[in-house]
Amino acid sequence: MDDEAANFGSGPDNVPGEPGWTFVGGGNEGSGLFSYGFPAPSPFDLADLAWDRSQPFARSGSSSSEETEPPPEPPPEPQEKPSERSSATASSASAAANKGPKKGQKRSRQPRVAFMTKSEIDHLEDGYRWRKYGQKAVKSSPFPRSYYRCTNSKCTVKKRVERSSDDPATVITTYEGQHCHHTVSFPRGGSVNIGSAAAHISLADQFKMPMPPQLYFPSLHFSLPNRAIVSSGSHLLPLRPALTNQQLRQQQQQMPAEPSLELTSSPPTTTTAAAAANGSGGEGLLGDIVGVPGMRNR
DNA sequence: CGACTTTGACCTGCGC
DNA sequence: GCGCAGGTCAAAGTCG
Repeated sequence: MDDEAANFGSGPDNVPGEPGWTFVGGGNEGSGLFSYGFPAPSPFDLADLAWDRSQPFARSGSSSSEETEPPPEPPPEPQEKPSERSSATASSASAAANKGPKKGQKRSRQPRVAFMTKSEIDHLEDGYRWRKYGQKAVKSSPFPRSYYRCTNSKCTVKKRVERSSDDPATVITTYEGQHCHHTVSFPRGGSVNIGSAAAHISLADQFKMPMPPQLYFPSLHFSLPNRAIVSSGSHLLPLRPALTNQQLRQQQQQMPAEPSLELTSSPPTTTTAAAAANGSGGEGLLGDIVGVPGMRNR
């Protein structure tokens, strides 16, 4: 769908000097694309990135989405992928089975939320613990796509992290599924202030995003460090030399969980969530999740 | 010792 | 029906 109307006032073209979130409506419930525009004078067009990279994904239209940081999505129902890999590890078959029972439906129908974040870090900390279970090179992008799963055995949330082929500085994170645990598992046993999540939620609410209360925008955590930098002005390199997951963890450990809140007020780096529904579909990841109306397919 | 990352192989789905 | 691409699993290796 092209709900261009879904675009929030502040989008990529937000007012200079003022960051803004842009939510591109989601055609599918559960799917949404968020874009956070920073005051960066840069030509950095989130949408551009998203679409650019998506362009190549014309493949099977599989579900593709962009990366994001937010956690979970609010899926309407936990039925989607009950198996998350099938309940069993059966074998690859299971995996595939999980994908899509139906051709028309393609693979998974779970709600997906894609976020685009300008970061040098591939795997942004979102407050949850993720385990990487695979990495694949995609044709459409020179950068490999990483697959993460929530370490919580009961949580079936999956995350795909990929760098925008157009803007290597942009990380596209796609969340699939919803966390079944309120507590955010911090890297080292810490917990995030869910309260702060409320703030995020509100944001989601505004966007009409189906985000559950337990969810919040993860970008916060990793953003802490970045945030400051981001303000610097550069649209793209807000981060430090490059924080690795481990580094992030260390930072988190050292830092209290307050960051979460800040996110709401101040976004970390540039986070773009692409969640809208692109009527055109076909945009690879994004296509499945969201469609960005104003964006051009390139 | 435990947890996580990395790499390769396998399977499914879709397009041609 | 075949081939291509994406997605997932499993095993091994590495690091804290």
